[in-house]
Amino acid sequence: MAAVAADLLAWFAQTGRDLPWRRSGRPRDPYQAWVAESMLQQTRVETVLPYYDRWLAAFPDVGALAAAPLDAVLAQWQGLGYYRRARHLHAAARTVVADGWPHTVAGWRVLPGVGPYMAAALASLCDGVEAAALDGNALRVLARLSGEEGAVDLPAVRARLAALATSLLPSGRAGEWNEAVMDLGATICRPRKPRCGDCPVRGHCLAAASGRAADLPVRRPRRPQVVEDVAMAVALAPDGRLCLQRRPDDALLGGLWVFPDPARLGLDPAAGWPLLAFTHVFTHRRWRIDGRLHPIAVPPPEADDLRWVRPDALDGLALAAPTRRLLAAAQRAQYIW
DNA sequence: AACTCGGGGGG
DNA sequence: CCCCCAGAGTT
Repeated sequence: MAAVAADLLAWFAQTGRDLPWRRSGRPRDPYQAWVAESMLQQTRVETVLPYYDRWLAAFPDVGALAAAPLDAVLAQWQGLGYYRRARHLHAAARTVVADGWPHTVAGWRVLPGVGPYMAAALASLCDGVEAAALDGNALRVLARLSGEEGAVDLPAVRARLAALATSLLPSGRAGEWNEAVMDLGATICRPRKPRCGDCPVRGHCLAAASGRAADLPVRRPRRPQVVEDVAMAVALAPDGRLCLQRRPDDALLGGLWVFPDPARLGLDPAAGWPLLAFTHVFTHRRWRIDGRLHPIAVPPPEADDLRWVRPDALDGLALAAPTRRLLAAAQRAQYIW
């Protein structure tokens, strides 16, 4: 089985992707690697690229991140989703400033937002620790290699694949191996239409041998989404300011700004002018949003979670995606500008 | 083991 | 419409 690692590393040396968070060389700069891994959770590389560059410009090192206010951190993250990741980065930055960078899997694992995958990836990339990082790519590659028929989201199956990954790990080159597996999963061993003909390890792959690569890995079915009706009031004050409400910290879209529920402002939802009705889809939920424009003669007072903001001052706020969509509709209709 | 937590790209 | 993406935390 050592041949698997040799073939994969040889392929990686030639075709490895040139990604910005790889440019700090090896061993990897811990701050840059940590930011990248945080952004990449459940998020495609192409999506992360612009966020990553802006982030490093705004927070060049861990000290700058630790010193920044949370709202500035969330504003940099807006649109990326899973906003807890930004909170965790912010909180962990202050721990790192106090205690220094981790150098082991267990050390990384203590930081908030660092789970099994990130701890292994960061320890191997930054300190050469011999740990196998299992992300979605690795699970798919390993399931196909070994012909694993069990659902990979089951802990027992993951444990089997983790053991396989550990057994394949080439001594002294764990960081390269982890990245090579992920690149293979992203470019060759893709979820759909795997390019087995171009695969450097097809000679070791049970799924390729039986022509079943496209049928693996098996995943458990997802349960249906909950549908909720959400009313959003684009409340417009006489001076042109808009009313925004901050979502509770521990809630869905926690800490982001949305157009408020009409009831929060004492408005009759039906009284507004229809602006835009659309569906915003989350992983496990779907909001049927009815956005209406409400001209307000006497604006209700501001509160901790309620602000009246000039349209040109919205840039510094972390706006949820549905907020941006309604804002764009209001601008198109020339209600605001 | 099941649920929660975003948003977008691509078949 | 569907799937899945360089997962982690909570219950």
